[in-house]
Amino acid sequence: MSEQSDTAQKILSVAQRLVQERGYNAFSYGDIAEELGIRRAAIHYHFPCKNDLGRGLVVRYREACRQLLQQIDLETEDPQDKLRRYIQTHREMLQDGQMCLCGMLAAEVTTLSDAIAAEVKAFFSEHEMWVTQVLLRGRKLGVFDYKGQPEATARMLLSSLEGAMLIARSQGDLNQFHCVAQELLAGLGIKT
Amino acid sequence: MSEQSDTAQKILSVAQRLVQERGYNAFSYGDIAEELGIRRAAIHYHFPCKNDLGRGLVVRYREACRQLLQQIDLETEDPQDKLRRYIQTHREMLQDGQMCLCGMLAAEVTTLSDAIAAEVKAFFSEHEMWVTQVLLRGRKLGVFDYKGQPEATARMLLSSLEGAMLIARSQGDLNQFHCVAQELLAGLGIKT
DNA sequence: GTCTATAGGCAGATAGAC
DNA sequence: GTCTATCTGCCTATAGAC
Repeated sequence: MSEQSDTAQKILSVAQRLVQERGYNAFSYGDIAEELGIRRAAIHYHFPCKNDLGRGLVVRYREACRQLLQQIDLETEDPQDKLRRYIQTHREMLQDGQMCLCGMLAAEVTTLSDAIAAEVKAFFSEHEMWVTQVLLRGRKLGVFDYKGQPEATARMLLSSLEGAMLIARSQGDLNQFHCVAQELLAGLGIKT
Repeated sequence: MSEQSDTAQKILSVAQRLVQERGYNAFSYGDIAEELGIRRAAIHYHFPCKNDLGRGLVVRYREACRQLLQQIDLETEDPQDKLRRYIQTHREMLQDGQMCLCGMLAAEVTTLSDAIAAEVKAFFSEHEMWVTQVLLRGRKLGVFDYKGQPEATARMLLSSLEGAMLIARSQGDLNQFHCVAQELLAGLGIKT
């Protein structure tokens, strides 16, 4: 799926980084054009309007995340390791000075087209489901210790990660994210 | 402090709501002017440039939060109640379709002036300190049950609230915030 | 597919009359 | 303090040549 030209992919890559750094309402076709050494009109050929580009961004991001989660599931059976790897991907974004793409878009959601907003919504549902499964299996295996519904804990975990990225970046202190991550794992009864 | 004209206060109020709804990069002097029935130039009289307005926004917000926290401290001694009231203010924002002002600005932090970014940073430090004190006192009184440093738990709590607002709003599901809030309180050993 | 050229709009900001 | 008028610049988007 998503068989797009090389140029289209380059455009998406630059746009994604810009959104994760600055936000959807703070990047322009001009920014992308300058970075790729092409004209703005060339971008309009691949993505007629900004909504198209924005939607393409989230669609590709969701697909990449799906592959990432699948990769994690293939590489380890241990729920603790799965969670650690999931957290690690967030830490790496933050190290690059970036927010999660959908965390950023969620902040700007009232200014986005319905199509983009729907993609963002689906992103969080997907991730909540994956984390919920990890938590369920972890409790069954006895490696996690938490009370209540796993959906609620998963939701709290996702919220905390998004919020921790937001705050840590604004504080210019990557360690604050690490601190929250440790707290989350500790709350699941994992000795770190 | 901050003895500003009535018009300046009205401008700040409208601007604050717009930022909490849409974000700093998605509102304009034109939006405010239209809503107040004045001209854009009148706004420039009170706030010469957008950076001035943005900074005034966070300064006033921080001050309002300080008064809110003080109010909470005056009205109840119980750490559980303090926390519940703190969470309640976030829920009310969300019900109005708004993010926390500084949560929103944190997302856009790379596009803000240094002065505004510094105010946002200070906001989170302040709140972390207050929550830390509440947690400390709660543990001493035996009403909270958590492990590790209270600073870390406070940080996790703030992150989770900001993230939960972000996600719940994008999902159009206020209940998701409630769900995370309950999870947080439960994690502190509070029976809800 | 990419270019030049341009349309049309809106942004932030300033000057000067009232 | 607020207004009209205006400047300058950037934005998204389109038409048409190559």
